[in-house]
Amino acid sequence: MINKKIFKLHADVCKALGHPLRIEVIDLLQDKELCFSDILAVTGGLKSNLSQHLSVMTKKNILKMKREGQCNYYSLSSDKVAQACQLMREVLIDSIKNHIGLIEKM
Amino acid sequence: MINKKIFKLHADVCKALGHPLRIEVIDLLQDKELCFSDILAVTGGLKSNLSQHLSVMTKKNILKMKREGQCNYYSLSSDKVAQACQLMREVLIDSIKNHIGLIEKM
DNA sequence: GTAATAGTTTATAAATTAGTGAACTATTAA
DNA sequence: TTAATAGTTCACTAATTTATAAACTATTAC
Repeated sequence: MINKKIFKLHADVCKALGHPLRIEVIDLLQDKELCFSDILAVTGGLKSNLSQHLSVMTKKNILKMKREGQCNYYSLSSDKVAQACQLMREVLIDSIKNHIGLIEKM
Repeated sequence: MINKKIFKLHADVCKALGHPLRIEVIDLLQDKELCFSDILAVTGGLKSNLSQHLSVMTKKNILKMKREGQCNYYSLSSDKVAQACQLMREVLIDSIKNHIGLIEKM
């Protein structure tokens, strides 16, 4: 199946959204670009860990990176990423609302 | 950090998109609802495997399920899922275009 | 009631992903 | 040219996810 390959590629891009730290980075980069150490200052944790997560997202075209002097600046590859992320956040919010609705009927 | 819990929940919903079979199912359910065996007929594979993937997506509010007689009908929980998925597909397509662009410059 | 259909659940093994720390590379400054 | 800064890469372990097959549940038909 030729289509199965597309599904794999598509899933790989989506998979790159599926980690708390990566969501936090996308959130941070909504409206600005930041360099590695600025991101690290906000997210915390080990630099090696952050670096690997940024690398995953950059390879999947979620982020783009620009080297400037000694700093690496990261930004969203396009606004589509922010939009997709926002839609999925709404799916989460709807889910939580449904759960609250169920509890209130008890 | 209170926010970290939100990032985890948000990432968990996104993670539910990150599998080829799950992308294929979302694709299939764009405009219609289908019962389990209809989905299985298209995707192929083991019923137990499909069932587990549908269960993951249903728990994360990506899909909703309706039992009718002996059939279980699945559909997208909302159009937001289809939209987010389409945006991520565009991120993939942009990425492929970039790669093609690079090759053409060689 | 017995069998068939439609699917879910469970257990387990295999594969993938994530976190850690040390080593490494590149740029700038003294 | 030596040191400091900024980050990446690598090796390894731990945790999570996935696929498979068998067992199980619920509904319908005979």
